[in-house]
Amino acid sequence: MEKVDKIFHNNELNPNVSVDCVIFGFDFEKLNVLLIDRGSNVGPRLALPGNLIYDSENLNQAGSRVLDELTGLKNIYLEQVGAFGDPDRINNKSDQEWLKSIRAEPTARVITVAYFSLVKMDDYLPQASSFAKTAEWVSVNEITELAFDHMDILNAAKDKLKEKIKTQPIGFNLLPEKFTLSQLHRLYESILEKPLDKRNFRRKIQKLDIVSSIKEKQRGVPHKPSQLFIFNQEKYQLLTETGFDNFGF
Amino acid sequence: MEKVDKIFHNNELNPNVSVDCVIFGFDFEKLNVLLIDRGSNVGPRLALPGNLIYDSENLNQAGSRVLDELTGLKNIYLEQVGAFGDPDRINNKSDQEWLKSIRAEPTARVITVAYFSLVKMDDYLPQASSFAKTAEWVSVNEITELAFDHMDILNAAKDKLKEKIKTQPIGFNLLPEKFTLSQLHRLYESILEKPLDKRNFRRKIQKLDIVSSIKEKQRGVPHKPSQLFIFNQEKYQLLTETGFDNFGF
DNA sequence: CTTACTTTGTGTCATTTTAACACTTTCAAA
DNA sequence: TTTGAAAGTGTTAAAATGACACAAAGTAAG
Repeated sequence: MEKVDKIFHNNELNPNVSVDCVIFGFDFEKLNVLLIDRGSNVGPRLALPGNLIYDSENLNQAGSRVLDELTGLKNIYLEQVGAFGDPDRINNKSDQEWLKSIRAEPTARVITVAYFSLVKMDDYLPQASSFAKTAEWVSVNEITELAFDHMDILNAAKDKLKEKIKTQPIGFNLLPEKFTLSQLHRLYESILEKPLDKRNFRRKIQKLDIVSSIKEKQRGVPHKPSQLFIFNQEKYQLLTETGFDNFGF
Repeated sequence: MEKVDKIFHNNELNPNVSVDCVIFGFDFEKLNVLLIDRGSNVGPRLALPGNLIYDSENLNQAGSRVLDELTGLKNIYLEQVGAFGDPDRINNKSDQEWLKSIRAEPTARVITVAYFSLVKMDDYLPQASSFAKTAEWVSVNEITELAFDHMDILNAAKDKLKEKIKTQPIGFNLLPEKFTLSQLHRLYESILEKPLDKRNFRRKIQKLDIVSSIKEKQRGVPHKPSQLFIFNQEKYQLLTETGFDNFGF
């Protein structure tokens, strides 16, 4: 009985539950993911950032915390992908050893709750970081192997993002405040992994009326400068309130 | 080290992780959910069926097991909804007591992984059951209060089902092998919670070509008997292989 | 200063999809 | 035989989609 209260309200790491984050960034060309380099002593070097949860925080808070601890970023778009928990997801000795090296707790059977988040790549430049863990942006298309079951998690996150962006304008979280329609176009193509006709794309976006052009153009580009736009939060609110439920991509 | 292996490969209940199942059934009129009646000693009497997981099973297996233990059903459509884990999801004394009464383990901070499953209601008739736990079908629209955070889970499951049925023909899991188009129509209306034009619905389904009429009609109904159909798995496979990705509801 | 290069930005048309809508048919029960 | 109740069926107007090509606006290089 005493034990119940202690376990229930303490502020310790829960040895059985972790969160892992698939942090997406967009470099105006392709989609990238922020990965941890675990060094050369383990199986696949690269892994998703993650950690055990504290018993005092909820899952979203744990996801935000992992993101914050790695990048220093707060108030980031974050969405749960799901729970992953094969008993053998930590399936080799060196991975178990690595986990023990970064965690206070021994390596029990862990289920992990995966999140994906969308950040502006400029907000986190790995080389400028002084954090102990080394993180790096890797193009999603070049990732073929990750630690543990992180490849499954990445794929699930990609699928979730694909579905989500078809119905909600979350892509703007990956772009700076001011952006061009071409950048938005390339973003959608990167996420959906298929080409979209330029004119049809622009027509659809403009019809939705959720971006507004501003009195400013691209500068210093060696070609016709592009009109800049901003995301129009208010108009999107209006849309959703009238029962709108997808963008039809 | 010894402890690691013991924790990792044992076959005990994991005190920190549970699964809960939203089991949907369709009575040709409306959508129902199978709920546990916890009796009158606790807050809300009704709860989703669920249990702690064993360290030796994966999450899907745990979901299937909970479903099987309650209904005796196997090989049921099951899909993860997500993880729920507010530290205060078990927020009153009587609920803690109740949990302790049905579980060997004390009530630690638990995160739960929610699943939804689709069953043919006829396959589980509560009154005919001899299980100790009493379960009952309750119309989703009449559920206003559930134990713990189960109302949140139910709502998330409903949303997930809505999204899923727009892109995959999972509704057939809720119907008998032979069904009428009107039954399928009412099923879609129940799940999507909006009326669908009868003629447009039938046209869409028939165009998709994933149901086949059989040489048999409804019998004994006091009106024009309906043509019976079966779900055509092969044609659906063909559809998905050619990049098809939604039904457009 | 002219040319070459690169990306932006724009409109039409044919086809498909959607939404709205009402009456006849077929059976059982009274 | 009449009544009631659900099944089954087609058209049309409006909207959305997909396919497609060329002129405009800037920088860079010579």
